[in-house]
Amino acid sequence: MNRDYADVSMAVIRRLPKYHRYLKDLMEKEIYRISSRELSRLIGFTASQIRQDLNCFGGFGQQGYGYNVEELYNEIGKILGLHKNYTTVIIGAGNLGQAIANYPSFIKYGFQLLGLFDVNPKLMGMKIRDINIMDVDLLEDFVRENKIEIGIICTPKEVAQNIADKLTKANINGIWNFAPVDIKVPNNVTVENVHLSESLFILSYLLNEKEHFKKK
Amino acid sequence: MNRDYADVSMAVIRRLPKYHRYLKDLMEKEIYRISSRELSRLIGFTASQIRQDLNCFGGFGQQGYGYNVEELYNEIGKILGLHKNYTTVIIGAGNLGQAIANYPSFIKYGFQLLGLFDVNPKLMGMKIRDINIMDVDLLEDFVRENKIEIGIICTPKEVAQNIADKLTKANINGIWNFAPVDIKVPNNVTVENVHLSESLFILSYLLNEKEHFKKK
DNA sequence: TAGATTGTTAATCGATTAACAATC
DNA sequence: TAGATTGTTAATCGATTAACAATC
Repeated sequence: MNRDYADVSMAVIRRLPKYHRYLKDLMEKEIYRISSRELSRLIGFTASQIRQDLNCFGGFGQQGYGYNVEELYNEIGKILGLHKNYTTVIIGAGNLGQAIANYPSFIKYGFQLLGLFDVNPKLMGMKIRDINIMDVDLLEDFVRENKIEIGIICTPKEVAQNIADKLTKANINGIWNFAPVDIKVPNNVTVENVHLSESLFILSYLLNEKEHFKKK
Repeated sequence: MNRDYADVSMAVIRRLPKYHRYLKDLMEKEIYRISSRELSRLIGFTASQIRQDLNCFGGFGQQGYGYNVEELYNEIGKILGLHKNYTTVIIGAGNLGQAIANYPSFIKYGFQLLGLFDVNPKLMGMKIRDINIMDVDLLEDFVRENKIEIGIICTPKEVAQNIADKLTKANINGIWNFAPVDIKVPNNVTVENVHLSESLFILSYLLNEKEHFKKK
């Protein structure tokens, strides 16, 4: 049993949300126990890897039985910090910002949206999910006063670093960044990037792979 | 020199879009040559890794000189297939679908949107970027008739597999999937997932990591 | 030519898989 | 008890880093 989560590699951690999702599905299907072998068949990881992964965080299984679905789901949820609530703001209230504001699992898992910010005067006063869109000049004070934990950057890439700096100054804990740049922040701020164009380019690569191969 | 791209590991391939992006930045700054050491400092990979990565696809550099920025940018663009155009449709014309439709790098790199589909009658006839929103019942015929290469799924998770099946039947090449499920398709269809909630959960994990550590 | 930097091989590191004793 | 399946160690595989000869 290993409770020093800092030892666990990012490779393992990035698989946790997928376990979480499949366990949720199993719960909805009223399946109460599952072996690493069955889970392997569903999820596509080897049974060995599943047992290794889960054991990084504790002995959740039982020999001869397998894993209790609900218990494992809850444990992984806790490891991911999904039992807590987080205060968030979105900067950039265009299509993407609005999409995030309305994203089901965002709402469902305790990510509480307290403010939306933009530079476009036309958007000021508009409401998304009962949240007023505010001028980005108010961002720093708002984040400080409301002790916002997570800032979500949905702006064009040109201003993303500037927004990140403001968030950092206002003592943000984490940034979820959708702008296609690598923003720089001090060590005490956590950044998670969603680089949509990188994903699209990989798709483009994969579509061409066979042709590259033929050329050989 | 290795031109059998099928040999190149996904780890390398997933780094290519980042090289591409940084080289673009360098071009805009009118920097014409760069060594692996300088690029390393910018991008955060080791110089050794950069040289290894690039050498999977050919000897783009020159001893004693480094890499020609523009040439390397163009070569990586070609490897990623960004010199081509792709025909696409978006299924699900909500916030996310609209955000993708208007996403700058989507438009910029030759991903041509030909159709938008939804089930919501209120959206029918609406236009996004001059594209009519159509009923999803028309999807299969439209994809077949217009030889659509890429289908972009921006629907709720419940219908994503059904949409993927329709796309597959209509001879789609690739699917860019934003629904939080792992869709199943035959081998000849390429799927690239963007699982937003997984990314959010990782951020949540990282925000809590220090606390886990303290408990030890 | 001398200096710089690549391309490439070899060494190291880390992650995945296999195997099996422990145990429910 | 017998069968099943975990937890965990050891073996394998793959990816990253280091080193340096080749060469511009």
